[in-house]
Amino acid sequence: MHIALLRRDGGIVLQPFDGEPRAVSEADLPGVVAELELQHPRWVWDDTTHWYPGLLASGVRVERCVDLRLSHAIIRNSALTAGSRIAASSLSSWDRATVGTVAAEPDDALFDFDVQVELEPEDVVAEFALQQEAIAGSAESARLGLLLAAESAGSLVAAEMQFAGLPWRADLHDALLENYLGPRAEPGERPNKLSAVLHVLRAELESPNLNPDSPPELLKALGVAGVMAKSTRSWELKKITHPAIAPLLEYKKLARLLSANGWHWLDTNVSNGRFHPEYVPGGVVTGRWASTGGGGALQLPKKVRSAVVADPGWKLVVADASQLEPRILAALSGDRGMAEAGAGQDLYAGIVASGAVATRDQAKVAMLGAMYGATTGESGRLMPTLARAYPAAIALVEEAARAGERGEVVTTRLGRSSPRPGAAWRQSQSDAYGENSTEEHASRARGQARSWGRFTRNFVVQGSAAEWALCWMANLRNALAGLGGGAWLTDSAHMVFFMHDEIVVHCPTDQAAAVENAIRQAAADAGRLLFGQLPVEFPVTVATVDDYGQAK
DNA sequence: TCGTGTCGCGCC
DNA sequence: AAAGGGCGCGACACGA
Repeated sequence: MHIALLRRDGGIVLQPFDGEPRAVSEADLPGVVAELELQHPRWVWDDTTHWYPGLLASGVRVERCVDLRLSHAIIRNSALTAGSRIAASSLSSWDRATVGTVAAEPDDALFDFDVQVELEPEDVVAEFALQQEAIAGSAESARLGLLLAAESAGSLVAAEMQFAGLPWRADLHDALLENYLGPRAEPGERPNKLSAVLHVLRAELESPNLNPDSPPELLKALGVAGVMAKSTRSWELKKITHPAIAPLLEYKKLARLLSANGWHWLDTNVSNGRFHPEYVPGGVVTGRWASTGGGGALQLPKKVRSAVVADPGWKLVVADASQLEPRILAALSGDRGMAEAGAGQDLYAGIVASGAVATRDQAKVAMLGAMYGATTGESGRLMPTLARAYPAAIALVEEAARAGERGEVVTTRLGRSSPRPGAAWRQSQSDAYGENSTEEHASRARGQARSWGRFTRNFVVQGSAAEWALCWMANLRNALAGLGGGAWLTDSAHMVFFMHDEIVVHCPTDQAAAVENAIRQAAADAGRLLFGQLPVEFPVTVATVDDYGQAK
């Protein structure tokens, strides 16, 4: 059963697809939805973020939905639905949040979204019909259908995680900051341990007023002191021997902690013992989630994770998909050798055992290089070796790169396609072949082509890995709901954090073992959903802990 | 004083 | 070990 949920004339309308519309007041909505949930409908709505936070706040969960906006973005852009009416349609309010990535001509004037478009009820119903038509008309309707279901399930997970929040001990975070930086200082002042390091740094550089937070100023001061760095990046500075380098690196580390996850972050992001990150499903072109709102959820530094502590009587179950992207590549390409290398727990160790490279570090560097398109350094040098050992896997990323260099689109396992390069890119490619082309034109065009190729090379792997993670989460969400047996979201095991290939579940201690099993099962099922019976394993490292810092 | 661009760095 | 993909954010620089 599908029920459309939409707003009209300031009111709310429920439109069952096989029944009569029904007007509902704002106040009655949670009760009505809760009652209808007993029939396990799939709610069809414009945007999960418009509906679900309010329902959760009223104590109501839904099992299934269709997020038309997220689905529209995928269908609009996918090579698998290129012949659909949605793909052919002009930009509309359905493209609102994704205009930057889906515009057919990204460099052309952007659609004017200042105009508020009120969605008529039939728009929701009509859009859903167009989407169903696009899926049915695709040569890969099963994969695409799975992708859209997973994307919508992800939107529910995101809303639920934001609602529940990540358990956060502000007192422990404060103690941690004090340990690194010294007691909290007045606004505009540096805490004393940071000042002390700055003092040493200024002395070493004989620059008593240096502000190391300013890269140009710092570069100048380094130059005066005889340090010929060409940037102030830490990894660049590490190669230099000079007495100022150690305090400088220490200063940078501490200053970073203070500005990114210091007391100000704590004040603005943690309340009532919870951090409520704002996830943006589909926020990255590859289909990965993004985060927004200042919390920086997807950049949560390892240093502060010890402040994430389970409630008394509860545990955190932390799960990490091991070497996810190389395993995805092995599965995408059907590379038997790489599948075998990953048949143990550690894919990189398996690569070493196969004799392709000498050390685990080399295996990792080589694989990352293959997926990112490294050309120089050790990573670049290992590429031919890797290509001999795993020809199918390397051929897949090489072909993706060549496609990008030609300006073509590449597509993930389930059907998310890369954006087309912009007008400027295409112009510079055609300039390189024009009559007035210079060697400089040609060289710039080659550079841009290779750059876009590195993007498409990575897109297929990163995007397919994001699809695996979505299926993992969606499977786990169902399993946890089953474990809860009707308990409210935050009274039983529930997801509280997600970071690309890592999930954290907060649960009563006596549920921890069942949660661990559910996580492993959900991962295995995700592998089968994407790749059927291919012999590629997706092991997860699972740890039940009291605080996130203890995990790995 | 504001908005925009760049740098540097945290995460995967 | 090296600087190849994807992000968001804070601080600074700069011009309007």
